[in-house]
This record gives sequence, C-alpha cells and structure tokens, in this order.
Amino acid sequence: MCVTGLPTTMSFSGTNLKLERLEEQQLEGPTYQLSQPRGCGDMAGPYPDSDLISQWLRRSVKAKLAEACDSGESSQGDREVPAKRGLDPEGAKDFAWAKRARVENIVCSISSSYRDGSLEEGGTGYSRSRRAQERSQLKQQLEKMREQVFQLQEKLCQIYSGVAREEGSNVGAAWSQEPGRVGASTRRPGGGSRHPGTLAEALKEELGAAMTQVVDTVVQVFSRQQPPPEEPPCSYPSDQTEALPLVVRKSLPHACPELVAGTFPQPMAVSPYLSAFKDRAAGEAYWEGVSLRTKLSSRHLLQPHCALFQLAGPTDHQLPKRQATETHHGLEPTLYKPSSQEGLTPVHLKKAKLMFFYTRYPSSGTLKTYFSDVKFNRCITSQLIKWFSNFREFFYIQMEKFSRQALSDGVLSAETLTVTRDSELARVLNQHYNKANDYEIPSKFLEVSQITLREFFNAISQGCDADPSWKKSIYKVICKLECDIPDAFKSPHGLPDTVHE
DNA sequence: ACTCACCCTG
DNA sequence: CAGGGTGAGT
Repeated sequence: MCVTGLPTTMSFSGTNLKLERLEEQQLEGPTYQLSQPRGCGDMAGPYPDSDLISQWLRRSVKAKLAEACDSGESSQGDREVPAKRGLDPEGAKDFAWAKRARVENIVCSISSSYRDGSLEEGGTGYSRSRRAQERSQLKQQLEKMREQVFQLQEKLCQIYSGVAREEGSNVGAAWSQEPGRVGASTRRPGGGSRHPGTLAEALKEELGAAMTQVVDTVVQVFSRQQPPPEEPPCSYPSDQTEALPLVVRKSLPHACPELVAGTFPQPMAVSPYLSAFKDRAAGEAYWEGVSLRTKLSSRHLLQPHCALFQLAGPTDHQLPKRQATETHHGLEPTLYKPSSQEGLTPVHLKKAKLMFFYTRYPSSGTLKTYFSDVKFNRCITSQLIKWFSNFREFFYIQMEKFSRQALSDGVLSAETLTVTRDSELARVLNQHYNKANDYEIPSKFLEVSQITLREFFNAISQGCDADPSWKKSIYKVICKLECDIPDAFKSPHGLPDTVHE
C-alpha cells in the first residue's frame, strides 16, 4: 500500500531525522600555521618499511630547516611576505611559493658557501673560534644521536625481520641501504620477536625522542651555515613543485596504523581495526596527520581550521581502494607532540558504516557517544552527518533498484519480497557497509531492509513515484526503525570484535 | 543566520 | 565519499 495522505513537504521535527543543533561554535584545536612547511618530496622508494622512518626524518629535517630559515630570514632581506596567520586561500598560495623560493635559495647558498669553504654569514656576528667550538659540540651531539639511531635501527630490524622473512624481502638490509641514513648498518638480527603492540610502542617513543634531538641538531647545524651531516641540502628542494604548507602528497601510505598493523600477520580473530587503535594509542607521531578529507560546506571553508583540510591530495581517486579514503592533510607544526584525535580516520569510517546497520539517522548525541575518541567540532560533526547521508543514499538507491527489478521480474506482492543474508540485496549492502566482511549483518538490519524494500515496491507499483517527493514518505517510515547500537561501539578504541567466517 | 536532509555531480 | 545547490526548520 502506498503511503498516502502525507503532506507534500514533510516536517521531520519530532523525529531524529533532524539532528539537534550543534553546540560547537568554537574552532579549537591546534593553530595551523600556514607557514609551516608540510610538503614532502617524492619519497617513493623500494623499501616501504624502511622508508617510513626515512621519510619521517626527511620531513622533519625539511620542516625544521624551513623553520630555522624562516626565523632567521630577516637578514636575508628578500621580498616581504604576508603575515603567517590569517591568510586567505589565495594569499596562502603566493605565500607558500615565496617561502619555498626562499628556503631553496637559502639552502642552495648554504651548500655553495660550504663548497667554497667560505661561510658568508651575512651579519650574524659569530666569530670563527666560537663557531668552531659550537661545531665540535654539535658534532659530539650528532655522534650520540647516531648511536641512538643505530640502536633503534637494530631494534626495528628485529621487529621487521619477521615480516621480511614472510615477504621474502630483506627489510633489515633495505633499511640499512637507505642512502644517507645515520649510522646505517647492514646487520640484520635474526630471531626477531614480534610484539608490535608493545615493543613497537616503546620503539616509537624512543625513536621519536631520538629523532627530535637529531633533527634539532641538524637544524642547528643548518642555521649555523654548516652542511648537514646527512642529506645534501640541494638534493631535495628542487623536487618540490607545490606550495608547501597545504598541498600534501600521498607519501606515507605505511604510516596508517591500519596498514602498519596489516603489515604483520594478524590472527583472523583479531580485527585489524582493533590493532589500528592499539597502534594509535601507542604513539601517532608519524601518522597523526593521516586524516580523511574534511570539508563540508563553503561556510566551513572560511574557517582557517577547516581550510587546512580542504586542500587534500589530488590523487585520491587513483589510490588503492584501501587507501582511497585516506588523505594526508599535513602534519602538525611539530611532529613530536602528542595529539588528540583531530580528524576522522578510515577506522572511524569503517565504524560509521557498521553503525549504519543499526542507525540510519543518528543524532549528533549518538555520534558523540559512539565516536568519543574524536574531538568534535563543526567540521567533524558535519562530516559524520555527511557520511550517514551518503550511506542512506546508497541504501535507498539499492532499495529502489531492487524493488524496481522485482517489479519487472513479475513480482506481484510485496509480501513475497524478503531480505535474508543470502539475498543479493544483502550481499550488495554488506559489500558496501562491511567490505571486509568481518562483521555479521544484524538481523534487525535485514528486517529494516526488507521493510524498506517493500515500501519502495509498493510505492512504485502503485505509481506513487510520479510524485517528485514520493520517497519522503518512505524516509519517514525508515527513520522510525532505528535500532539500539551495541555498547561495543561505544569503545573509543575498538569495534565489536565479532568476527565471522 | 544557521543547520540539516536530500539531490545531483564528479 | 565529498562538494555544492536547494529547500525547510529553528
């Protein structure tokens, strides 16, 4: 029976169709400085695992270098640039270009100065003796750092060697073969024990601390017009062809914890997402920038906080499926400070999709409850809402499609339409919301799907689809079919570990 | 003015 | 899935 007697323009007030008004008016969170270089060069390499740290180091050095150059650029006397904050998007582009040009200029001049053996410092006033003294101090520091890094490499190799064995690749050697690595070693410890959940955490912390010192030291050296111990300065700026701060290349695919976790053999019973959360909790220094594209409306674009998310990598569509929804929006001004969950991750997306099995129209309160690890602001809230809107869209499209198909197949009664786990419709829906198929479709969702299918079938069979707003009556029915979401979804660090098959 | 659902599009 | 437009509710 076609739902009739409903007003053409429906009011969803009183239902949860309309999300309650959002409270967050402030855009808190870190101040994203446009001046912070976030770009990174083409880091593609043959050894993704070793690249992880390698890229991190390069990125850090670059950021620090540019930072140092930036702070000391007054003596350069080159063109003026706009203030660091409050740039409009167009200004940001020019600004980024100018900054990159300056950095390249400075770096190259440093390099040439060193080659000439003359350190033209341009008015910093350091005496040669003092510089020599500082140099020796810095060298000592660097030696220390080298030792630390070397030790960390060994530990890392121990962990990764297990993976290397399986994949037939020599990760340890690969890591040591990275050109320009500090204290590179070809030693590959055998008998690696795999405890990524614990050892990796400790290693990341250690590595983070050591790297911080190393990078700082290197930058100090740079700022004193000395050549860097690693990475000849002119070796990378030239490949940077995009504005530094906002355009972020797809460069750290392995930084995603989901992928990192996936690197290790996982028992089938352990959801990769749980591992991902574990990894995140351990320390997200080098992947904290991983986030989904977050941009919702032109209004939000005006917010500096959101503007950062706007210019995401342009190549999402070419990425592997598993990464297609990931986008780096750049790193925090400092790589090393701990951060709360700023953006929505692929793990959150996965969770949202599974939650759709229970709720088609989640209220903002529900979202906050079940995404408690996310720091909500307008952007995040809107993005989540948009997700569910997209989920609904797919859901309803499938319903209409299958009901029309049934009609054309000669189905006469809606009662003969059923949705079971074996149904093609269920398969399609499962493929969309539960791609990994590690979660069983709740029977409640099958019921909702069946009801929806029958609603569509009835409406179409009775010609209600002639009305431009014919779907609205169906929506009103469906929005009342919300189910209780399992408490397991409330956990900020995991999904229900209901793994099937 | 603001927010959200839906629609269409890429 | 995200952007943008539109209509509607508050």
